[in-house]
Amino acid sequence: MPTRAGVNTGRRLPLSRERVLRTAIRFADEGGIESLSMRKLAQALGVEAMSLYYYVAKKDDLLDGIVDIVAGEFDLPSGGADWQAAVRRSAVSAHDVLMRHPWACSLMMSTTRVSPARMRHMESLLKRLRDAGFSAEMTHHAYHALDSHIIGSTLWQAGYSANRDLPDLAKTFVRESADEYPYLAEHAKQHITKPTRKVVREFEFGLDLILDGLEKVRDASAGRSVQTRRRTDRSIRGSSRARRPGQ
Amino acid sequence: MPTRAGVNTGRRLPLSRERVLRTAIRFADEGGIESLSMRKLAQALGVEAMSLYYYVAKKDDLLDGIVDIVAGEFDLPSGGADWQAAVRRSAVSAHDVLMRHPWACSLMMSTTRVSPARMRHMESLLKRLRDAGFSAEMTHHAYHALDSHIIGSTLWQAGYSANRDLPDLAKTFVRESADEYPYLAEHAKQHITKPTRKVVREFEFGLDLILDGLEKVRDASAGRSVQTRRRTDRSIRGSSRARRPGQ
DNA sequence: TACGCTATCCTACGCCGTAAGGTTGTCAAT
DNA sequence: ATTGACAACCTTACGGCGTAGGATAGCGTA
Repeated sequence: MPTRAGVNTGRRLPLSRERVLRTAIRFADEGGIESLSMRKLAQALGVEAMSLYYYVAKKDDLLDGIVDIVAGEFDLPSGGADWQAAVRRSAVSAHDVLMRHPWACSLMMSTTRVSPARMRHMESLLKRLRDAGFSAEMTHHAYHALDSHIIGSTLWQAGYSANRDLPDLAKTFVRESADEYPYLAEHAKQHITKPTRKVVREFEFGLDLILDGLEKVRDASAGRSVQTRRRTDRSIRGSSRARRPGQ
Repeated sequence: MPTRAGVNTGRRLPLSRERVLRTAIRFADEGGIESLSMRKLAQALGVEAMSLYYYVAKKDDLLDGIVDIVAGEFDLPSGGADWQAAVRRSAVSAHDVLMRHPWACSLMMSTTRVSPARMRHMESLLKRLRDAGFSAEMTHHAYHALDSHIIGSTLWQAGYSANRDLPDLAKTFVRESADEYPYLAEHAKQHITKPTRKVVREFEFGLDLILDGLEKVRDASAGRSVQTRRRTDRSIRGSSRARRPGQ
């Protein structure tokens, strides 16, 4: 047999950490994170399992790697006067990215290590809040409120839209259990009638609740936020809400 | 050898689905959900692995079972005039329970099946919101906003308080990376200085943002919510916020 | 010629969930 | 008293998993 080990002889594109991670992401996107095994990933790359360990230290390293790539796709909040719009766009972007890679959400929460890309994202979001006049403590609270919403909401929707046949399942539930759970049936009915587009609005509904709430508590955070109080202060309220079209 | 199979001869308490599930919960609480294997669980029960399959259909069935038990511990929202206080108590209770069983959080999100206890909880929360005067659509939004916050926030805190040595890790981060990530360092510093008690407040901060926001949009949800508009309407605002003591 | 380096493979170990089927004591029906 | 159904537990075995340890092949350089 011609070549079984050693230097690549050009008959197949060479491995690289990049290629390993990209393929892993495609795998996870298509079959769910639980379908991603070192052996199957290697097979998809036309290689034996142990060859991957030249590019990743352990499977956890691989997982950290793909999470980092995903986190790198988050839009960083822009500058400018309207902090709500900037933070909003950043959050929506994160939500969009995570909906494209639903597995990344739970992965981010389960690993102890924080990816570099995620740190950059955190950093710029924190800076954006501070620049908008939030105190250190309020920024801290705001960050966690926003992040919790992104994670929780996306996780929920991702699990929801995971099984394709859930609409049917919900329909039979409404038909059979409306007596026992009338309010749940009403709730389920809304999930049935509204298409995917409305689901996105659901994320933004909660997001706007938080943003508007933050706007209001911001001024309670005066005190020691000395250096960075800008002209972003007055007459912004509602600008992000006004963005919502239709009813 | 005396007894290897067949009816229990009294030398060890007999298995039961209840006992299997309870032991599984203890296992997951102590060693994390990934340390829970059928084999180790069986061993802890003084039994062989396959014996468990008399009480659970598959491992997924066992996981559904323990999630259901946990969800059964959630306080249902009480009745009465103050919907914010009722929903707030219910949310805080869910948060507390999930912090005691951090693995349950991700398990609830990953399984497609919805446990009976969770359905009862959803049902009564939805009813509580409808009774408070929210329209069907607003109730739908409100539910998801609240649930997202509970899940996201708890998941975040659970992962955070999982590794005991994180405070030290954060401290070295602050020392070494404060130049590159000044805002992140400031954020980390808050995590260091505040004890566990403050972490709970973090959950409630976001919760109150959402509750206050909901209160305000509720009236925009008038229209067809005919039958259940109570005397809960006026002069409630702030009652749940006032509950927060100290600064 | 020899050596060291890079990239890949082979083998094997100890885990895992669980399918298939066996064994034992109890109890109701005959 | 015998039989047979049944409940509760066990044994064996299969295929999959992550990965430790070490081999191997081709290349550049000395």
